[in-house]
Amino acid sequence: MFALKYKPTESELDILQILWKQGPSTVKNVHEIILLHKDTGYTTTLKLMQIMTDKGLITRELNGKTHIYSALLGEDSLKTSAVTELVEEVFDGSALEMVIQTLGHYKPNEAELEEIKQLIQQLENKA
Amino acid sequence: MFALKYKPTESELDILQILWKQGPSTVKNVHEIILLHKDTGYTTTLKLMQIMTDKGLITRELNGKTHIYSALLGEDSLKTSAVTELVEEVFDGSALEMVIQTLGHYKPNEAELEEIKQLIQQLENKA
DNA sequence: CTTAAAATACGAAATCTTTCGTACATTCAT
DNA sequence: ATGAATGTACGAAAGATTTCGTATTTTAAG
Repeated sequence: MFALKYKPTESELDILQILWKQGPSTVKNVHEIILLHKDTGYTTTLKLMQIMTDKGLITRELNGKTHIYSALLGEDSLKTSAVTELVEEVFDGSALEMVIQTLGHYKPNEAELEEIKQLIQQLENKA
Repeated sequence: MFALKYKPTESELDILQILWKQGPSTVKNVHEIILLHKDTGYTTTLKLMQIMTDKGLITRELNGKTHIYSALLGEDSLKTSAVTELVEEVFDGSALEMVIQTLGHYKPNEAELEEIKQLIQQLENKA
């Protein structure tokens, strides 16, 4: 149900996240941000983005001489399938166990607990 | 804090999960289980387990002529770091957002909601 | 016009993971 | 004792991802 046509690799995910945050961008824009936390060449980023275009993860349009790239894969859809994959592969399909493990470790503060409680109430009402 | 010395690959994770479930096992034991959902050769499993031994993910001892392998990386520690990685890489560090996303999608049933509510109460009491 | 800067394209190297083939040793049943 | 079964070791091929070098095009400035 939530399977992705193409599962992005780690480097591809970096690029998707930049496009989500920045909106449509040139390779140069993206690469400048990548340089903040990774030491890699411009053509590496370019090539990755070309590959991602082939895979259908992103798209591009010509603006003068320059390509403007946009994400095709949506942030929500990736988040959903990333969670699904984690639950399936690591928690043997039990989302509940994963949530409980997470809550146990992260020790949410009061405001966060409140937010979760409200969501649970909503879910209970719908059930 | 929860970073892993060596992050298991997908195939390595399969093997770890088998060792967690079955306890100390021979390559043959592990490979038989792998065959249930994957078509691969015996020596592939053997080689992977040898590599994992080098990496320190598992260990082995000789029992007669046969090696008995055991997991060194614990199930909990892997689950914790897998969640951490998901939260960091995909949810920009917000465990809360991840939990809420998950609860929204998985629509837990009443018993599960109850379990979460109890955990939340415990967390509230401790805070 | 000529040069520098900014882009694109693409082959190929480098790296990592997965897979298998082959060689070799040991055990066990016939 | 010999052949099948069961193990181990390990090099190397196959695949996938990441990286870079180099060639080419286009634009802008001097």
